[in-house]
Amino acid sequence: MTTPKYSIKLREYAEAIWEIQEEGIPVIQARIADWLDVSRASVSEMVRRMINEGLLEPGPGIALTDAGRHLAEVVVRRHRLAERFLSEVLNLPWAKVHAEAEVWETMISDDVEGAMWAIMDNPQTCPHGNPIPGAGYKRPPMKRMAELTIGECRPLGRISEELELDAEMMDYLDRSGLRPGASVLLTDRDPHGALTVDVGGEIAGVGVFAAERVFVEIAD
Amino acid sequence: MTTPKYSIKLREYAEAIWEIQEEGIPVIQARIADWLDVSRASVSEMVRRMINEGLLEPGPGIALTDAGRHLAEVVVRRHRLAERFLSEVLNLPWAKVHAEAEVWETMISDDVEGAMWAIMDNPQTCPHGNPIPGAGYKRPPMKRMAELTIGECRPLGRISEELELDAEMMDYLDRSGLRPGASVLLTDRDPHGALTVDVGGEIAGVGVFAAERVFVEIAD
DNA sequence: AAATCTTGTTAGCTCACCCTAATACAATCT
DNA sequence: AGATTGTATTAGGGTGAGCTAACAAGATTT
Repeated sequence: MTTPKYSIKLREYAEAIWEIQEEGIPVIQARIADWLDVSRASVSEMVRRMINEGLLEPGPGIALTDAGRHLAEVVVRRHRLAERFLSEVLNLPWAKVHAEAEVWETMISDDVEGAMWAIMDNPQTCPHGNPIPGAGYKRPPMKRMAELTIGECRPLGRISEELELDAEMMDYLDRSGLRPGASVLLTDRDPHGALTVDVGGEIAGVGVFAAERVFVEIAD
Repeated sequence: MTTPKYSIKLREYAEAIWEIQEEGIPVIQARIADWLDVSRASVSEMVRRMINEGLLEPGPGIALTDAGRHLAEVVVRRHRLAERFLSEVLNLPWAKVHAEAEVWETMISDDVEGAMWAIMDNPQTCPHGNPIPGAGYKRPPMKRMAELTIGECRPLGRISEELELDAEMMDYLDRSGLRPGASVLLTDRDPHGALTVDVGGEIAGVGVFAAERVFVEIAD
């Protein structure tokens, strides 16, 4: 009974569906295929399997069952907790922890998760600002950095999981000081939507793709 | 290039072969099957695959190539380093770290291994006394606890990987104080080979199977 | 010498996951 | 209305890893 109830792949699909929902992207098979970088045929088959296993509601449309949501939240929680751990305890660079945590999230046992909680100081979010499910954290209202108006200044809130996949971009954000908590002032926007921002005196350019996946806090 | 060069299973087979050799057990397919708890047919096929991959010398008999030995040592090193880490940093119980490390050994990247070395104080052995390959530690001469003579007293040196698999036995050893460094005095031996030992004043019985897989240091 | 292990191989199967190609259906654009 | 695009499914394969069953060859015991 040491073997976990669901395979690594089932867990990863559940996580993906949960995160797609969290990002407000429509939860359809095609988006899951994009998110996981697999073919649509594979997603179709896995969706059938997940319904079989009671992780997804049967019928048209994709919706996690209670069991599915619970499973997904375990995986997401361990992912974000692992990111904190890798960053704070093992001192790994901010831009690298996401890739490591992709592996850790499925390998962490109940005991190890408990041990991590015990040695960290009640972490609420991952190092990129995304809430750790179950930590009782309420995300403040945010909007996309792309939606800033010129002259507007807001604290950086979070970076989407989708952008975290791009290690080079993460490294660029890190070097530019674009981490959660940083004060971001929009100074200009080019005709195609690329931004020029001032981060504590340092100037950085941010393309459209990234600007739509970095969020700033807004007053309620 | 994020995908490791060899599959998890190939790595585990390489590790098993290395450890069987370390324990002085004859390295034949049947022993590998016992060690990994798989069928002999599976071992036969995997051996063929390992020769193909250049991890085993071709021809009769089983011998790791330089590449195979290097791979095995990476896995064993990460296993034992992870055991230290789980025990010292995450404060997991001594009896549980082996099972966790079985998983960790395959998920630790170069970066994470480096980070673990950086925050620990130059560990030489795993918490069960087995040397960490590459740490430059020379194992002192040892013999099986089963080979003690009555009245002989020796420091406990190490516990074999084979015994570590048995979590209940490990818990028993832990509760009895039978950890590396403990002073073990053989007080009696029953006709079938079971031992009665005195561990710092506490008396404990140890069966034959365990007594042959726990080692004590001997004067050179 | 015969019978009994032990060891290794082969054939044939299963399972989970992935793929491409072909097809079907709906929505949207021209 | 017809063409294009987006979405889901099916059929048919592939890979890596496991299994049982049957069998051949050595080694050991009786």
